[in-house]
Amino acid sequence: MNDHSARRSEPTMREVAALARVSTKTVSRVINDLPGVGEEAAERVRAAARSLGYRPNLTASSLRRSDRRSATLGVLFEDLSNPFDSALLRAIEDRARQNGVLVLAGSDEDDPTLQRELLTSLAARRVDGIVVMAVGGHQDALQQERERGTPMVLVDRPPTFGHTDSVTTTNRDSSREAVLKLAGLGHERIAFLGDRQTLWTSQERYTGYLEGLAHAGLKLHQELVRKDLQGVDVAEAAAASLLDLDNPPTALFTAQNLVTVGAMRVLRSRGLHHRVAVIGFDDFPLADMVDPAITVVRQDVPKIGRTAAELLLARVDGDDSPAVHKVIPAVLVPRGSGEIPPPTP
Amino acid sequence: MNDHSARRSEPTMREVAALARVSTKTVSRVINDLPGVGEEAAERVRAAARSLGYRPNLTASSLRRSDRRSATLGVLFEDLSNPFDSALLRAIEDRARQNGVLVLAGSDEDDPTLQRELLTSLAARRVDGIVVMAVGGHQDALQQERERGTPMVLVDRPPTFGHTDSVTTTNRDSSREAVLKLAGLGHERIAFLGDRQTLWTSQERYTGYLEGLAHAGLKLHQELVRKDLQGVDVAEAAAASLLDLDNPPTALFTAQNLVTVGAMRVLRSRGLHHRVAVIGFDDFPLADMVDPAITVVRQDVPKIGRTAAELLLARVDGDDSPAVHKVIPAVLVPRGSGEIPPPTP
DNA sequence: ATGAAAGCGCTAACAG
DNA sequence: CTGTTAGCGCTTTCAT
Repeated sequence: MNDHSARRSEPTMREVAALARVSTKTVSRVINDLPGVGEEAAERVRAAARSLGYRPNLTASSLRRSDRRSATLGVLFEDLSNPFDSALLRAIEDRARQNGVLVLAGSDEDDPTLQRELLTSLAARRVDGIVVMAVGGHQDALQQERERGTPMVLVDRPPTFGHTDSVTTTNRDSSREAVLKLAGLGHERIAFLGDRQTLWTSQERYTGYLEGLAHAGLKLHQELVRKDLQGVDVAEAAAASLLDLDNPPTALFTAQNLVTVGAMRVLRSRGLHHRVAVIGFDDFPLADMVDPAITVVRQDVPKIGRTAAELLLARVDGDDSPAVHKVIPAVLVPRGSGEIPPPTP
Repeated sequence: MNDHSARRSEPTMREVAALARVSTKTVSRVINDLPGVGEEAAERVRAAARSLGYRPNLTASSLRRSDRRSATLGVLFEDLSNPFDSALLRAIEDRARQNGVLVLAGSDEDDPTLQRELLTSLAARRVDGIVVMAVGGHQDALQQERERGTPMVLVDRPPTFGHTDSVTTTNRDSSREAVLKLAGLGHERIAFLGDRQTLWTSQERYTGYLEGLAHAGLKLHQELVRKDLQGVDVAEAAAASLLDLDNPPTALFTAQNLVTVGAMRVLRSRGLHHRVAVIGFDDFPLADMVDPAITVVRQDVPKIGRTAAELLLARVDGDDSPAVHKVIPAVLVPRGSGEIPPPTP
């Protein structure tokens, strides 16, 4: 009664060929729209394929085919449920699909071991190339994979090894711009709250913060710097400790989206959300609906994804020009929280 | 100079076998941890594999292997960049990985044509099974795929055809609960704002709304019902038109996350966000940070994803017990917006 | 315009 | 314990 759920075996090219009374090669020609088949034969093949419900087996085809393509790209990100990562995945997927390419996706949690395992899994499936967000720290696994010849594009963070494309954003410049904006409003005590310092983006954003202070002629106050804030809760605690200082900051530069959320939470709970300025790096849904709406540095995620996919597809197609490192500009989006002036003494 | 970027061909089992002076079958045994290989030979094979950098080709192996498994699942959702979809993908991915299974993911935009195309693409790659969010309207393509024997689990929306598992949430019951809560506060004019009515979830949530009104002894006011709200902007316009009524609603039940965002936007812009109650279906990041924090019905997304993955993996493993339709409870999360009482006349 | 033979990398089914 | 043969479904190569 439940035959419905049994895995029926797919019809093969041979069966189609038999039904159409031609050779498998002729079927192959028809299926792949290759020339050299008479109209009558072609029609018989199409009819046979239709009646059997034949569907080509890309797996078998790619095994035999000379280019060995699987028409599949690997995507290896930190966390596919993070809005930044998922928006990026979507952009890559869309661009890849235009070329008939699908995406095999995985989350590595920024864990080198997991990243290595997933890399192996992708390689076992012979993906044509990989878009990857390198884990913080060493990139040995990626480099090894790359040296085997696997086409690879790094996103969000550049490679620490050679001959590999990357697509990143203006982390440093945009951070400097954010800090300069706060300084321009008169803020002199601007705190930095950043993610794990093993991440290149965090380092860049911190450097941008330092440059911003320097350009504004402001002194760096070490007690206003909090790094390695991983997750909302940790960020929250750090923000709280900053506000507890005898001479607390009047503005915060929060260098990652979860950090921004943590900081806003504390400000709200203390009723300071209209008194302390905040600019966050990375936009996120609803940032404009919070009270006050959050001023952020927004990356052009669709463009980053599209660019990465296009680069990779070109490499897969044999483009072996020197590696490029594309930088997609981010923009400062003023919404309110970043426009709060310092208190007048 | 740039040999680094050339696609080198992977070493094969044959090459390993030659180097280790054994047959390919022996290599196969070692690679797959099968018994029947002497320790000396096994060690020679391992050494040869290591020195050549051999990595098994799952594609070739699955072609020959009797179970035909690709150790890959297809995931076909509406939009992988939507927080609900991406959280679900992540949950499925995590569970699948425990079984060494990877995920081939695609977005179909709720478009039947795209869904059909992606289904074909997944089939061409011979995925072991598919987790899919059915498009609104007919499910012909899914049914056909299912009838070919492809293991399939529907998430978020149940199948309109037989012999197919699904995992959904308590759309109707939780909607009724939300409306009853608003009624319990004294609201009598409760509006419904819903997504496309072709979607099963929208219909269920609307039915729950009706049940809530009925149970509370409230009359249905057709002018307070707005359906087919697709996207934030459309929802915003609908909410505005509701507030423009001579006798506007005092509470809103927004039946989808983007609709909730649109409604909140309008309320804020009119300064009514502390005067009109709102309960939304579907939680989203920062819903607790908005002013007022938004009361929502929250689905247990990780559990939905895990359940779907486990069901599918079991089916792939040959479980052919009758189809099940799991319903994962959602909970009402009170945060403020849903606790606003009606104005006292 | 068509097909036969060989073989992609691997494993099933047998021998030894 | 180990190897040989065949063949998964398809495309290549080279005939005809």
